[in-house]
Amino acid sequence: MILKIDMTSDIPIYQQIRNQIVFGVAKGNIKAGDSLPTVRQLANDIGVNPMTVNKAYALLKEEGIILIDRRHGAKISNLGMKGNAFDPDFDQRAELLIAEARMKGASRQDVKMHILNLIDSVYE
Amino acid sequence: MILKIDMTSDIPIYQQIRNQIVFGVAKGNIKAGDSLPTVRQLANDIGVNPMTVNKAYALLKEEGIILIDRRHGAKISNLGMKGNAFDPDFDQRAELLIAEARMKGASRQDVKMHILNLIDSVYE
DNA sequence: TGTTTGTATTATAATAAATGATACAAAAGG
DNA sequence: CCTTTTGTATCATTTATTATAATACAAACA
Repeated sequence: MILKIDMTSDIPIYQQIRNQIVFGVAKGNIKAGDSLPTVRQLANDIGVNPMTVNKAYALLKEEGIILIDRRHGAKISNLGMKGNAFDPDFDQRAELLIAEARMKGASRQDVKMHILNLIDSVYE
Repeated sequence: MILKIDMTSDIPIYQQIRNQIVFGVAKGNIKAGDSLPTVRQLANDIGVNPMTVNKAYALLKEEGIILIDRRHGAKISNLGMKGNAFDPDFDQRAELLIAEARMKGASRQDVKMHILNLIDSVYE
């Protein structure tokens, strides 16, 4: 499994791991029933401590995206992710993105077109 | 100026201040030429240390949203925010939002409608 | 000069992130 | 049963970030 981890990013490593797995599953690149690499393996691949990967996996487990057993490691659940899609957190993050785009000069139409394309690319 | 700061949030206080000012300007609630409260004043209003507010203002200054002079404090610039609206950061954040919504069961159409409404509400 | 503003500086404390090392428990397979 | 492999727990340490307090300085006016 290829995860791109930016060691210089503001985003903590464990969050990056989590985010990329969420994205990979949503996009269909990783499917329900697929196994994820073991904690030790992924840690080795990325070059981080196993506990860092473990933190990502624990998050994913808590969110419902993965199921874990001790012998076989983590695999993708077919139940999706817990929670409401459109909660206040979603709205706040989306609104901030939109606001920043507007402040950087994007028109309403630009933002709409751009985001609709992103939605289509995630759902394709 | 009323800013809502959630002291329990994961998001650092200075980021919340910054975010709300960006949003307020993008939404038109705060206009180019408007003055922001002084660092000391806003810190007092919110109940945080002035250096925390100063960090937010320094960010906003760096981003181009505010202009600062030592006598009169911060005011909103009319130049908007530096940077490209649709940079890789925008796309990554948007894609993650979309991916999470999908994982929580939202259909493509649901996501489109919801976000288009948010865009309209920001731009109104 | 006095006042007000942002900014700089120093130091401290708390929290978060990341790590290393080790050990334990669970679950299978031989 | 023993061995292996897996996640998990635990402890300790280090580093980075956030937030603070206090103080002082510089800038820009009235």
